[in-house]
Amino acid sequence: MKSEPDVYGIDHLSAQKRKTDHWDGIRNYQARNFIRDEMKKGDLAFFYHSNCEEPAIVGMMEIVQEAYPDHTAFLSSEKYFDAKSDPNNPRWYMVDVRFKKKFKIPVTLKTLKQEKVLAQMRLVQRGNRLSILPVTDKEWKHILKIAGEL
DNA sequence: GCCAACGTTGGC
DNA sequence: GCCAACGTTGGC
Repeated sequence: MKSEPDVYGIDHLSAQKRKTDHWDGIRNYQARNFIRDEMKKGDLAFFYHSNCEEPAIVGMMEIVQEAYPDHTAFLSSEKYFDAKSDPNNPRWYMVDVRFKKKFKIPVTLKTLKQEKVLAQMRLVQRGNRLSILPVTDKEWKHILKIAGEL
């Protein structure tokens, strides 16, 4: 799951009450489908810092609440307001995540790209802008190993 | 339903 | 700050 550290980084999440927050602002259908259809309570996810000096996977978190309507889409005062999302037929969803761990050594995009095992990851593929991406078990373990967490 | 124009993302 | 790669929009 990607986020810009200047806007909302992993330290923001860990500073939340109970280290938990909702992951709002997803306004892309593919990303929404992952959120809504694939994420289950208890699943783990990587926290990725994007659009910054050193893009990297910086830690991990847990899905603690499965998809429910993203209410920020309903409020015209919100940055991610979407007039086409009707409260009676919501278009956008979010999950709640709880901070689990911040890696001592972030796994940089540069490193990820050098790993043959990870070449198939959508995250490392050129021009990928999706903010929610699947990770296979194999990739997950490999990344944890690089992070020195396994 | 095509596709040009436009806006956004995000690495560099 | 640049720009390639996408996704979305809207005229036709």
